Amino acid sequence: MTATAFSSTRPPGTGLTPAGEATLKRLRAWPGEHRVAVGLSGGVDSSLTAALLVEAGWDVEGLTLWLMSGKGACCAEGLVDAAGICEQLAIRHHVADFREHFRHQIVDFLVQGYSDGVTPLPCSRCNREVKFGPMLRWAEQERGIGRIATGHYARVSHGEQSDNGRHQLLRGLDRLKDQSYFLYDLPQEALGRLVFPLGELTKADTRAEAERHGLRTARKPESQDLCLADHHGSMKAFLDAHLPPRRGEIVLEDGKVVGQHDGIEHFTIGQRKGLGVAWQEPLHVVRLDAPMNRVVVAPRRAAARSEVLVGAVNWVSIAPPEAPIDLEVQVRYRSTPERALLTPLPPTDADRAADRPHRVKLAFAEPQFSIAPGQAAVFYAGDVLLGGGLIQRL
RNA sequence: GCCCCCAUCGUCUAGAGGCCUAGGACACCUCCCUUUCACGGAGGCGACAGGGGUUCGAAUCCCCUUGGGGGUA
Repeated sequence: MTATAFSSTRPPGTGLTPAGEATLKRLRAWPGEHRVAVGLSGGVDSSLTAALLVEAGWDVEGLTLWLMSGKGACCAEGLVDAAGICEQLAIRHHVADFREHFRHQIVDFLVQGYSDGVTPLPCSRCNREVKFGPMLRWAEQERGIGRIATGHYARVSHGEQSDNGRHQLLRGLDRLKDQSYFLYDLPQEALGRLVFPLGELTKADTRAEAERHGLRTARKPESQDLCLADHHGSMKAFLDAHLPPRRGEIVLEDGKVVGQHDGIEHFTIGQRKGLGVAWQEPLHVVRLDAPMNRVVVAPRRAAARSEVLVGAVNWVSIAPPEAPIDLEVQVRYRSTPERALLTPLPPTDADRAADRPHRVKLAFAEPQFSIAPGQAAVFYAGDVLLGGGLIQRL
């Protein structure tokens, strides 16, 4: 149920926040054209993004992607709120039907990946292949707008401001909300056209600013789960709708059968819940054996890995390195950054053919738990997102 | 079909008369966290096989029934 928060009674303390003021100042001083399409999902973050841009005097149009049939956060409900926000802000609102594109790029990708026993990361792919690819082109071709703003908690340091001429991607100032992890795969061309007004706000700032603007989405709950809303946001329900159940064995590393599962697609490396195996100590998934349709489990300490191969690497804030470099790596969204030595590897023929020629090896200072093929390994130096890629099969 | 052993939460078990309104681990459920999947955090559900005794008092002792393991006519 959507919390329709028309604030008839303004709560106290809803004046301009310092962070909001700084953001407005930054937006007003933005170099170049102040014309932008705002990607509106129907949540608070994108709503406020549009509101701040309007307040800063930009020429703003709202753009909502129609991704899935059905109702839910990314579908009907989102469209209604997005339209409502545009009406409130007195800006044009467009809805682009991307359902088929989304199905090819994300739905099929997810189903295939899970079926193969990897743990695909839909969000970074969606950002590259849907939101900041085709959406950007749509805005340009249909509306003649060359810039996109979204409600991501991340910062871009554009080429003219950065120290190496590249568009650099920085973590959101609110480390707890930072979403840069999902943006690691954006090409320079896209980064150059992005505006992230919320990059210097905390979530609390956003809520307060949304209240100040009286946005109908100000108190809307955080969007939850996956954008596959017609399956109640549940990945399990989504996969069950796309893959037949395939019962198989849950085994220890020595092959001893300790349980049954109903499809390896319901598991990822490091997972503990849902195994249904009672053991002396908690068991975690350490490997998914797709050919044998088996889930291999072991005690937590046995799940650690020190090295990992990463493919399809996208270098963002620095040029592709030619020598090993020391950096921090996040192996999952919201996992803590860990020190690692990155060594560039020569590309395979497949890498070259796919036009993703950067491949690296990571050696962690401390062995890492739950490294899952398909997830992104994202490289950082402090707040600067250096690059990232996809964890390869072990 | 004569004799012996065993029988506690879903699972593995603690328990050897009052500290047990039965403890733990794992599993499971809920909530929190979260634009993936997970991890993690906080709660919660949940058992003395059944029936008789003995004791002031029994999960703990005795007997029978039932249900599982062993030696031998």
